[in-house]
Amino acid sequence: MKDILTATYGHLFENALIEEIAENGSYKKVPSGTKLIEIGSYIKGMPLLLSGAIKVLREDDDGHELLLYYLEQGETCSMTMSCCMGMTKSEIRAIAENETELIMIPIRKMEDWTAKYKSWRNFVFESYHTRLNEMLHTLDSIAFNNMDQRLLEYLKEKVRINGSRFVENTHQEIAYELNSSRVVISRLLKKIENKGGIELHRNYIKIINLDI
Amino acid sequence: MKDILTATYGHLFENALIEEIAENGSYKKVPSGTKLIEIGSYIKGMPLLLSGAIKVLREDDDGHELLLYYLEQGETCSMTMSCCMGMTKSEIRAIAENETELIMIPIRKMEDWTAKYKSWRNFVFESYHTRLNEMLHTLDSIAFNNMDQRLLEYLKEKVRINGSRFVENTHQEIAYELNSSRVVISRLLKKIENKGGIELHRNYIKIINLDI
DNA sequence: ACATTTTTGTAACCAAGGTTACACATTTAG
DNA sequence: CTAAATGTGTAACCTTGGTTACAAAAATGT
Repeated sequence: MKDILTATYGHLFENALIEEIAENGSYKKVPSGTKLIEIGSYIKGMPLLLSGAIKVLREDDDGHELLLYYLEQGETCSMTMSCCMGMTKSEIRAIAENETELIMIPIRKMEDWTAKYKSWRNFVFESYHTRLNEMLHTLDSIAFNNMDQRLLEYLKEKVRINGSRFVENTHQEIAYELNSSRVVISRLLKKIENKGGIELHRNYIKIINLDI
Repeated sequence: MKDILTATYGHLFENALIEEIAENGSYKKVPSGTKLIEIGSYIKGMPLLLSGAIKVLREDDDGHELLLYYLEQGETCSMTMSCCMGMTKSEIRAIAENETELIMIPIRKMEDWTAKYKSWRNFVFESYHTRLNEMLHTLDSIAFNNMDQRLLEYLKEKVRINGSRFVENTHQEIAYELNSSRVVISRLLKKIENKGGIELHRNYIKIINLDI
């Protein structure tokens, strides 16, 4: 486990910390679609991502969903961290976007390390920083863009995250994540197809060129 | 300065830290409307709020504004902190909502204290936590509520923050902060007035009862 | 092979909220 | 005191995106 940790976090953490993580963390490999955190649940540990990606979603009382952002290799979930410290319930849902490897760290170790390792403090601050900025970006997108722009952004992000020009989602799934309705998404996708940006198929979309 | 600091932060910070803050921080009292941080500017220091309130705003490239949240007594600006660490430009604008007293802390001290004082670390984490949750709340509001609900929330928050049943804003100002248009806000305000929730006047709104 | 479920396409309609335009009242400046 | 600027009220209209309804294609189960 030390080797795989060093590969992703070697340039961030000093050796002693890597050792401690390897001792205390538990390695997990989960398939795409695994629900890692549910809204309202208490958090047991904090994930360090080794490979893959995790999507973080928000849901309101009426079950309306909204995709917040993705976590990728070398990142951690600040929301989780934040919940751990306050011992509060999770405000978000986390689902593996594709096959994901991660190391779960028990919360009790975190305070230790924050006092002990400067590199750990920097990592924690850094991830709060990135997360706040991601949230700002999501907020911008909802507040200032209309649905076709949001849809384009969504598709671009999917391509980037999954490293594939084939977005394997139904229109309904996309509608959920953008908090819209299937009919609207189908309509807008068709418009993008007509402009030559994508090719629509059952259960997947082939991306041609989204800069249109 | 130590006394006023102890009044607000005494229950959070140990004495030694209070002393250090008193030594290194500079006290400021700013009138309502003072611009404390501008988008794109670099941050010189981190504010600790003693009294009053600061509103934090986001703006897109076309000048559309959006109110994110308020900072109150005993709080600090995580965005600022976050920017300081990364030495990046500010993503937000901060304006004093009313007369505000604060202590400005030079950034260079922060890393010291993070290593040295557990109470400081807790404070910093705690404020990241609150800020992330505020952001989530703002996002919920935009994504899941429509304008009349957002307007009601806005008015309630104003009453709470300013401790007055008189909201001293023009419809145009409200429209800016909600990223809407004056006509729409006037329309919705009139609807609330007709239901007996408020009384409309030039330059101010008298709040009667917003739970309607 | 046939029935059922899932997914997509499309039309018709609706509601929220943004836009333009203009009237009128109040305040401020000269 | 008069002219200009500012703030509000309201109507008419438009755009975006949400809703309902239905058809048809593709996949799946039995």
